[in-house]
Amino acid sequence: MVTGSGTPSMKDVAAHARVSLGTVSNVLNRPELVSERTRKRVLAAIAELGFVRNESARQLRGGGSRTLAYVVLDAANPFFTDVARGVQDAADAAGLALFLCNSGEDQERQAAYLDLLEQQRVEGVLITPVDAADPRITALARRGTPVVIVDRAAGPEHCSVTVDDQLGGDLAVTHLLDSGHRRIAFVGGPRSIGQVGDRITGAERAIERAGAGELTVLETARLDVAQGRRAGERIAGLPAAHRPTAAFCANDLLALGLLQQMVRLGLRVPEDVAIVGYDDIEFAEAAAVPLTSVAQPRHRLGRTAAELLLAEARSPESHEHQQVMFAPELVVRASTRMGSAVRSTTVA
Amino acid sequence: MVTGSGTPSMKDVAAHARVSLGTVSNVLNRPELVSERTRKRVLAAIAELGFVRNESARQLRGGGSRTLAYVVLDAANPFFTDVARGVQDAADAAGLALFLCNSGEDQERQAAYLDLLEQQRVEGVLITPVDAADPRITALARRGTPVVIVDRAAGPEHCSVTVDDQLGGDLAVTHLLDSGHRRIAFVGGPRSIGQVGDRITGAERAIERAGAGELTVLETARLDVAQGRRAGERIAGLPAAHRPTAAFCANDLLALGLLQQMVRLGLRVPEDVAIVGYDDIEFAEAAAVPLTSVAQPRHRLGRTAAELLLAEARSPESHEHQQVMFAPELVVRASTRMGSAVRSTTVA
DNA sequence: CGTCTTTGATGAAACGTTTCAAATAGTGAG
DNA sequence: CTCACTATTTGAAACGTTTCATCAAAGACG
Repeated sequence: MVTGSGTPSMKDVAAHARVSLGTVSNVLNRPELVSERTRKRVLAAIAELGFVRNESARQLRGGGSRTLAYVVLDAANPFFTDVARGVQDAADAAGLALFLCNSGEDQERQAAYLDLLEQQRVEGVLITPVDAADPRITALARRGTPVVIVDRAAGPEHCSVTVDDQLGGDLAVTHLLDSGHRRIAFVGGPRSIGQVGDRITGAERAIERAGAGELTVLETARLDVAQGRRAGERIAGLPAAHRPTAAFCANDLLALGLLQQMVRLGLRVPEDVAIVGYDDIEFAEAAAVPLTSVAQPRHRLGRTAAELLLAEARSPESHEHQQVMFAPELVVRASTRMGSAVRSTTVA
Repeated sequence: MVTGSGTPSMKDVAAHARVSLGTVSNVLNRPELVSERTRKRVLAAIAELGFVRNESARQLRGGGSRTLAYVVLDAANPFFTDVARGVQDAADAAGLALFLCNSGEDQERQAAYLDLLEQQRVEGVLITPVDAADPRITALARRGTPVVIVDRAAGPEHCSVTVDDQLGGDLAVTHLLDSGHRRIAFVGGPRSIGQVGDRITGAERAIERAGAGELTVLETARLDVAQGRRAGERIAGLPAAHRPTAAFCANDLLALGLLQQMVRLGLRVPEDVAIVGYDDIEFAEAAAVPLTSVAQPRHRLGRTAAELLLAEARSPESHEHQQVMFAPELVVRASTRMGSAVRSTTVA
């Protein structure tokens, strides 16, 4: 039975319950100060009017926003959604709400989100930036909003959490070398992507350390399934004597495309070509030949990032920025397991 | 050169620029009213102090929030991320920012988000609810926040956008019947999920209309890859004479699991068993045998939902709720393409 | 040189909370 | 019956904007 015109305010509630404004506020914020009788009356009025607290006013007066945001590069990428889950868990534990913002790799949209979030006075911002060196981010932090960089290296003026991509490349190639492979292809690109470069560096490091094997880089234009298929064609087209016996792909999409093309062209995996992917996405295991892949501790990445953020938000003065780097892990499956009972394919 | 202690306010800017508060506001909101000279001075002061507008105060005073939110069931599900992209596009076009909120199928978290969003006075809420019949959602709408239900049917008190699952099931099974299959398995469950039930209904409808074929339902506990593998075992275990020659899976995850198991057990796809999935996820095409699947117009779903929301937000009085239902499309690929005869790729 | 306009700048009143000092009502002791 | 407390309730200030009615200054015009 709403009588007023717009949305009811605390003043309306107060009038309806024949009580002062302050009392309504007390019922909401410190109910133990209010007598049972009036508290009930106020709650009844709230229910009857359908009163909903105006967060803007509340926040304006004093309280923080109890909200944090994760500005993500690509909301459709499972990597980021897993990280987000980690963030969510930490936020839940701290009683904060999490907003996800999708920049979609668009610098402009990212900037718009950062502006909005700062204007909203969120407690803190997690971000996987479009451009790691965006000065706006540093400016945001300097003006007092805690910021943590996720999955990108950051200078000493920020906290950041990353995964060691060189180690990942090293693990993958060491595994292939241990399995007896000597002609190894790296599939991925463009090289200008920091992570691709690091994985190549790690791969080369492994070969150097082993003092055996050679790495051929097949650079791709993107990191998607179609490019993986094309790389597969190129590999299959080589004479068997020169053909790499193993491929290390910069991510699982490439690896799946490559695998698909191998199956199509009648090459067996892993007998003719062994494949290692990167990211250990959900479908790596579901592939026709389950895919060996380098797994990143995504959930942990997100949780740690959020914890760093909360620490900074809690004590901005004493906070010291940290750059945390996690180690990836190799998950071995059939795509590199020689002589396993699993048979490859008989497909039209 | 920040002199004050906390974050600077418009008052600080005004003092710094030796101008009145109102003038600073004018510079920000109606710059054409301010002379070139003072405008520059104010902008300089803003830059020097690092002033950032307090959105709470702005909103409190009058402006709307220029923000809308999509409360999603599972941010890791590509279906929802594609829908979200559609929403994002519509929001961008309207100059609104979009926040993604992940309920993670958790009723409580969903409720918390709804409360928060209402308190923030967002312009509107898009939601794929955990429980389609949650009274909180109706209450939210009744109190004046525009709400659109996404991918779930809604009563006449809400706008909603859905995809016709019965039609989807019909399309899939009609295609299989047309390809000559008579013993068809439906893989999916639990049946209590509305969409699963509808897809079965559609499948049965197709068989009834054709007056040929029979449908066996293999009910699963969940809609994931592992359950697909198990269904695969069951199907492969049947004597060839009784074995279904085709399987229609309630989603692509099941279909991929099934496909993987077929390959493992040496059954050929589609020669021994044809497979149709549902959702047309990114990996359907990347599978060892590219998967025929029922595609939903996800992007369009999101865009339409957002447009309905904006229409309601713009004119709450004259708005009439609409329940929009889109038609899915069958995407035919190798997993049902016998020999090389059939060429079609997309059928309405 | 007054009077009108136009242009720019100002000050104060909201917006809906929270907070806190002060007022009031109860209560048990003396 | 009064006092000293304690338990409740109240009223007003403050938070940072936007808006709007005024005000002041400066030309334009007769």
